[in-house]
Amino acid sequence: MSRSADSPLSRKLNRFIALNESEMQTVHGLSTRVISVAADREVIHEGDQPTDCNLLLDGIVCRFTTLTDGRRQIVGFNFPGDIFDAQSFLLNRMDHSILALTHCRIAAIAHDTLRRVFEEYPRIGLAVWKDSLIDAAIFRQWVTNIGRRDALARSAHLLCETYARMAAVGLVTENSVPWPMTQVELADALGISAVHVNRTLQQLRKMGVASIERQRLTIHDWPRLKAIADFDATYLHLGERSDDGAGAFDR
Amino acid sequence: MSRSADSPLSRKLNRFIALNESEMQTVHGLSTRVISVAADREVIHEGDQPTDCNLLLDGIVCRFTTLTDGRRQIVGFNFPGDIFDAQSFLLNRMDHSILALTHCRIAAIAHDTLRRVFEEYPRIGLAVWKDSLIDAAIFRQWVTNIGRRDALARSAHLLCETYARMAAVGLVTENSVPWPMTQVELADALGISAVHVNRTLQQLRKMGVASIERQRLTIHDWPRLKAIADFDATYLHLGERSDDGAGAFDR
DNA sequence: CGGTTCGTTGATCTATCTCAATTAATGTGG
DNA sequence: CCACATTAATTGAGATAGATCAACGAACCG
Repeated sequence: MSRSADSPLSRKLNRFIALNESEMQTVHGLSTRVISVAADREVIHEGDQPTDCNLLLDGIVCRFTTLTDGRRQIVGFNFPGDIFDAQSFLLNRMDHSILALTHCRIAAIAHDTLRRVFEEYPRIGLAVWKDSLIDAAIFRQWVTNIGRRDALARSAHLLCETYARMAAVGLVTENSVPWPMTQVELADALGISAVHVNRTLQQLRKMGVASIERQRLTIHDWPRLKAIADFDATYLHLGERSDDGAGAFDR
Repeated sequence: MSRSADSPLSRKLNRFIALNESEMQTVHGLSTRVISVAADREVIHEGDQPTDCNLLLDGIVCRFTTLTDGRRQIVGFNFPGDIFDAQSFLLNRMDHSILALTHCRIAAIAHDTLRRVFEEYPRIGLAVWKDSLIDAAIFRQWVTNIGRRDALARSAHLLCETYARMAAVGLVTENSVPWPMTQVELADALGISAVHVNRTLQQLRKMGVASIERQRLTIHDWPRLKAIADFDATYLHLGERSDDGAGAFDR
């Protein structure tokens, strides 16, 4: 049970609710069928009708849609502890694809299993629901970011968000985090061209704010980066337990 | 009980699962505390910590965030039957605001009430969860729309989506739907300037595809509009019942 | 160590923005 | 129900952030 406390999912759900012993065991038991996926492989393709949800144990994936003319928009990144296709539990058909950006370890959890677990442990169901609501909050921020910020602020905002989310799952080492995304991928995530991503990142580097090298993002001046990005982490809903007050998890 | 089948929420949930008699009654019972909100009034403000969820019975609202420099991004529109702040059930603090675009009738449902209902009728909980997942799917499309489409396609896409969603709740009359949004609001939703919205709408009008007048949007050539927008309604997950097969609602 | 992918640079082009003014529509008090 | 006030839509002209194209250098990979 000391192990179960350390699984990526239980650590995250523990941020939402204080899991008791048997809930902890149950959550840990979800990571049984583990598969390994190579970098640059598509895990799920738009149109698929999955019978499992996928919990990312290790690695980084991105979610994207492809337009009919072949252009691509990345709509989000996911990190260890994320059930990156939780939606497939209730929505029949995938409306976007999922790509592994690094080598990934993924736990496949059958919808049937989830259903049984949620029935027996409703608080786990609520915690996963809560996670999917945070997912949605992040999409909203992306809309704002892409719709209203110029290239510099927009890029800075993505760096902030990614850094904050990675920090929450313990991926920070001395102000730096893994950064497997290429500039083309950043372009597809930010809605700008790859050339302009390059120039924008150079600008951030020259300003001494943040830099990307050898697959790592290093933050040199967090307050300044936040200011450029107009970043406010509230929407990530990190560290707010719903059972601190009269939350929905109380019975 | 013939009345309950006609409430905006039960009609929507019925699209997801076949509600039985007692579920129908329960859902209908949620619309007890009805409040009336004038057009242009803020229903919820960013930072609020609501104790209720709000079900839109009648009217149209938009959800938006405000940047520190005062600019605004509208992240979504909501129509009758939508619980436009379902997230507040599990997330403590609102990360965006809600504005009534027309006069609205809204049912306030206490989180406590929802919790009890979901406990007693888990299928209702799953149906509401499913609705919030569709919400998220719509946000993802907005990211793609704003990130990768030019002003014409982007505007066309918003018209398509809005028309399709309004159609699903019975707001269509002879190829036209209510359209309370001003061009400034469209600009804030699309991430372009109001002047350019104007020119883009004129273009769609001159092409004989769609036009907006006297607070109504009329579609003149749906196939063409869809083609311009590259619109595919899959992501709206309209009319896919989860209990048609071995879905999550079966016990 | 050669090939492929990724990052970088410069030059040109364009979709969209901004500013500023005008007209049309809508709402309101008398 | 009209006159005025306010808000929304429209138009034109000039400015610009970012796109596109094309080439080159650097890094990584088998």
